[in-house]
Amino acid sequence: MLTVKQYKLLMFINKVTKETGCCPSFDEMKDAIGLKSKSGIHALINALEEREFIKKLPHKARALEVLRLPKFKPSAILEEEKKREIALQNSAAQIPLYGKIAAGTPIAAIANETETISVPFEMVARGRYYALNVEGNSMVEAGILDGDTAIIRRTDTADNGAIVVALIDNEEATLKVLQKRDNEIWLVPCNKDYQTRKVEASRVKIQGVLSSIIRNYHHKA
Amino acid sequence: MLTVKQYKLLMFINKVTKETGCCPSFDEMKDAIGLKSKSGIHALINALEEREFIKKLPHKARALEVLRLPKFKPSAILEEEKKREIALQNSAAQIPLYGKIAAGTPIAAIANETETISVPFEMVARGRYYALNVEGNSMVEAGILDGDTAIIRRTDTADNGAIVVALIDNEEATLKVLQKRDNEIWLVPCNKDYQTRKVEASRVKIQGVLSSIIRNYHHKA
DNA sequence: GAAAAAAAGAACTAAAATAGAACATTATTT
DNA sequence: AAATAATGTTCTATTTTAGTTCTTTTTTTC
Repeated sequence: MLTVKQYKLLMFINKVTKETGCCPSFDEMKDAIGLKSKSGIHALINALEEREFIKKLPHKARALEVLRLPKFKPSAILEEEKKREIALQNSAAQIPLYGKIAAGTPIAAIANETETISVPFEMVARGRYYALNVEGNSMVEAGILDGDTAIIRRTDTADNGAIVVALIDNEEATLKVLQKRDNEIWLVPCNKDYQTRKVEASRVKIQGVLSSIIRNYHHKA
Repeated sequence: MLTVKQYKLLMFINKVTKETGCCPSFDEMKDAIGLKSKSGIHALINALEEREFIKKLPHKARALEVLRLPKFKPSAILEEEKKREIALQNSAAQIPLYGKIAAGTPIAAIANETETISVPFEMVARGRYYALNVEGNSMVEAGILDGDTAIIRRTDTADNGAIVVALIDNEEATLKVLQKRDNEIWLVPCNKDYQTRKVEASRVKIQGVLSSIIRNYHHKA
């Protein structure tokens, strides 16, 4: 296939010969594609001949023949593709829903993807996300209710005070406020009826931080 | 069978050459399929040539020829396309964001549309919706916090117990639990520090019922 | 956690584009 | 036939663009 200059020259030659019935001279060509010397044209012509787009009679003036042109796709297809791109920008991101999380219910170590849910793209700007359905009331005082959907950004580090998905002993996952204390990690609920869980740091893996909460109210309207 | 990257690159080369008549450079290719270095393109081109999907004119720049296209797409591409289809179908809805609502702040009677936000389609199945940013703490015990975004389904009727946007005297709008009592309407906050507002029924217009809550946590991660 | 694959990065080599001038060939004019 | 004009060819040199190769880093995968 051709370089941009080769393509431009080929199209120019084709246009002139079609319109006037005779081939442009090297000087006309160099003016047409904006060169200051004909030697460049010579090189381009050679390249086009090598690729069998034109044939030339050597040492004859204005004796070029266009053999073929590169094939084109109808531009309508382009338009279609552009529309789809735009539609995609407005579309929701799909993120996996890994099931439920509660105070003490194991989730399967963030593995077997089941459903997906769609969320607005703004919510999941960068990073990898997953969703969990919140079960139980251990975080009600942070405004996280039973049945809410938590959008979690996957990470294994978090700052103190962040609400995290913590996996204890590779067994039970829980959504709590993180407090790092020396060699312990405190998992603080937001409900005075629940107790802070204090665990040796090595037993805890952070599986993500809470990024968003989505709650749906169901009316019989 | 081709790998995902090989397939994407082949399709890109094919698309560009068909559309422009010119062959893309390695740099353009690396941008197109999302690599940061052209050395990867080199490997892919070699793989494609080895499999006889493209031909390379030796010692030439921008001189690739697509010989054929694969009959089958890599399964990962198929899955991606499927997801795109789903994403397109589930594409996010745009709903207007009318500003803030709080205990006692008038909103301009649901009129002048300013911004829009996108929400997953599932949330706005049928009906007309708009969004409000919640300000204040009058509903914290219902898990609705200052700064949350409330998705409201527009309606002028609601059942007892629903959380509604109520407009009092055409002046102040507020988000509260609805309780109809004979000739009075009670607007019940969910915060023991706030008092129930009891208003003559004729002075209250319902402007919608709470459909969803969206909350974003902002981390500096 | 080790091995393998993919990707990134940098240094290097090659090709394309450009320019200018000299030169060769063919056609045209005298 | 000689002179002249028009056109195409070759050469050198320089800059820009493109392609290759190698090492290191990151990501996957088992």
